[in-house]
Amino acid sequence: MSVRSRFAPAPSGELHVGGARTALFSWLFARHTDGTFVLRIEDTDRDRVTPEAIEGVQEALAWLGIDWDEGPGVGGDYGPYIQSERMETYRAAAERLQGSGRAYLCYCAPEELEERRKRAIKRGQPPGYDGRCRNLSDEERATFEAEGRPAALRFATPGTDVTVRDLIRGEAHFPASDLNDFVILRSDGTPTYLLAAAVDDHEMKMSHVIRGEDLFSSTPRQMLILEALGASPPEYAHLPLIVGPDRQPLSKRHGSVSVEWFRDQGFLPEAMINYLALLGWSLDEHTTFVTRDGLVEHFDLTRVSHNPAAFDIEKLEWMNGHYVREMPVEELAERLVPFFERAGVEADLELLREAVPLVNERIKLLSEAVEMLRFLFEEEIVPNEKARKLLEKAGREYVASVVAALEALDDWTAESIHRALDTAAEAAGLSRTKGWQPVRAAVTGSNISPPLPESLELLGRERTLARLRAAALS
RNA sequence: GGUCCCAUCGUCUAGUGGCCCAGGACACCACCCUCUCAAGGUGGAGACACGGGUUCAAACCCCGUUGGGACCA
Repeated sequence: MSVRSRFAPAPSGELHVGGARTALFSWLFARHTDGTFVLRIEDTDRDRVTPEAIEGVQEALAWLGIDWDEGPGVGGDYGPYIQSERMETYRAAAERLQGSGRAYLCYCAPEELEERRKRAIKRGQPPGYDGRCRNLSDEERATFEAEGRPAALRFATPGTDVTVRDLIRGEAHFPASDLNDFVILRSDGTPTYLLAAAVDDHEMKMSHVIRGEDLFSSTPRQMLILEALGASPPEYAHLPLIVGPDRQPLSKRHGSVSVEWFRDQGFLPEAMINYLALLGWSLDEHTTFVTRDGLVEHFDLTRVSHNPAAFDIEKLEWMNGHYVREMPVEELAERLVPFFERAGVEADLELLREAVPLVNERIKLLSEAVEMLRFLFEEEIVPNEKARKLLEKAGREYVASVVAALEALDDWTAESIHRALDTAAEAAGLSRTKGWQPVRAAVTGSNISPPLPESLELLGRERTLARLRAAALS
């Protein structure tokens, strides 16, 4: 039987990196086994899920290079793949359960439940549902109905222990005493997560359910539902959570955690994939860089860690820098264009291509190239604090001598510029560092820049001299 | 409170009884290279939560403690 695995996000508009990691592992498992990967949108909990929110998740996945064989946008034999469009399926399943006596109507109001729960805790008893409506007499039920009480549908747990077999964690036993009757259909007729997910995993013929560990304890209840429906459960694999530096589950509290944000910062999808794959999984004892194809080839659920993994953005940045350096110049230039555009800097693609070798090993994020190269594309240079100090210290005379040395050049190449700068510095009795820094300041407006002679060559003779002359006058 | 899961350097991890006085990577420190910033090179510091067992031998197996987390609301 071939593998069918899925990713089933609740669309909040953005894809969380934790969700991305879950999606990645499930996707890798499907691709590794030549199986089918399904995307399903779980939106029954939300009051309003906009089409844009669903769109956002799809875009983020696509950007990461995670594609799906069935789901929104591509269809498939078991659709629709958006839960809010499958309400009839859940209602039918609920009716079947009710018809076979595996579910019953519960008229308890939230306040009553809360009250009884508190009392149970006070008496040292478990706080779960006490099963009160399970054995209502016909009269009682008629009374409640006559009162117009809203009713939820509860699953009647069979009172047996449940053993969950997990591909990552092994076996876990859940005693019957902890499995009380839970709601599967709310009084407004919408299904709970437990029902919808269980029904869909069955209807969509999922062979493997790979998801976050936060759903681990809901597994026995989903297995119970499946069993009552006469369906056999899929294989389960629960992934460790991704946590923040404080070891709490990663969330917005930790700053921006959406895939979209990382994309906008200039992280590369290949770096994200590589980093995320290594968060809770390893290929062997030494491999750090793995391509998407390499991951597909080697991915293995048995090598997934059991521990929650802390998200380390510094390591991600380092890895991104690696991929930036590895990228062909041509491609990197093209990928940088949108960042210049967004910053309002008009970057000539030809010039950018020539400048890329100067910055590719100096940036970790694509967005950083803008500040580093802005002096090449903008006419107005506004020197920063440190640049002003450098120029002040060097003095007009020295700057003028540099102008003279550069003016005298026959050819405008990095090598000749290099020599001229040295000559000027030497004549002034300055070290290379001391002699070049004021030039850097005058031309780039900063104390930090790509290599100087090469930068001046790209800037061109006229613009370089103009900036130096301006500095010599001020 | 109950149930379940988890526990190796600050972080991600390798490790499935002897190859481990614990290996790699990020970060950190020092030095080298060097026009700034990077990148790169070399070296360094840094961990088996604790306590009991089992065994000739335990990071690895068992029990307990402690600590984290998830879920039940």
